[in-house]
Amino acid sequence: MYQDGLWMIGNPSPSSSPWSPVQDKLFERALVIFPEESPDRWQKIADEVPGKSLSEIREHYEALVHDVLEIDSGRIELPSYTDNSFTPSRESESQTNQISFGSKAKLSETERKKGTPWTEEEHRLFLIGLQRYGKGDWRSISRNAVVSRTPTQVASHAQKYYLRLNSAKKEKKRSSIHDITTVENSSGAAQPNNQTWVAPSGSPVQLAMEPMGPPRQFPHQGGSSGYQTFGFPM
DNA sequence: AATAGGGTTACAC
DNA sequence: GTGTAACCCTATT
Repeated sequence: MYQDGLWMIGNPSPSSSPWSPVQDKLFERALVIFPEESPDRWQKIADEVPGKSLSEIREHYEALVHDVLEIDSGRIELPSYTDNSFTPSRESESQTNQISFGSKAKLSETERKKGTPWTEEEHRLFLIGLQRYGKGDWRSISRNAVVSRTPTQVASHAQKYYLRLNSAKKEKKRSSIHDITTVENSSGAAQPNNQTWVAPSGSPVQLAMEPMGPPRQFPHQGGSSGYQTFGFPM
């Protein structure tokens, strides 16, 4: 009865189109909303992402995990900071990415750091690390998943991320019935940063809400070896 | 020009 | 050491 087994091996992807940014976003959101506790986790996630089957979802997740594992193994170097997936309209090149190690960039004490925006790669890694280590263990996440970010940065990112999630959820839940009628997508301004995901007609899953609460905080890695060193010789 | 989004630093527990 | 709040900067409308 199990057809899975080689759905990703030898079968590149019959009807799998490249993941659109919107789909990826939905996938990530669903991933966070539905932790591993959910029995039909993948089913629900698949339901959240229209256009993708369960196999597609699993494949995507496998790929992500594989990527993270690769990075974790130290085989890959990471990132391609040129991952401007979307941002079609304007080419905001006003960003002066100063990610040049080696140069002793003196940061004045009264100088606030620039603020390197998180890339999609980092965000993906962050999400996976979140799923693997659980919320709160920014230390492990920073060390295993997002190596290019300090625990503080990870925590900050998490904070903003959850803030946004909560806001979105609240906003969605706020008007509930009255908001459901917001199926007007005639403007055509629905592309990249659209946070107006309209549920498909007849979507049974109205979100069970529940911010997943404290999912899983395995208190491991208690050895504070002081790996606060990120290898950034400034 | 105003507002929102995003990131870093500082403070408190 | 972790969580939260404030501050600041950048990008979008």
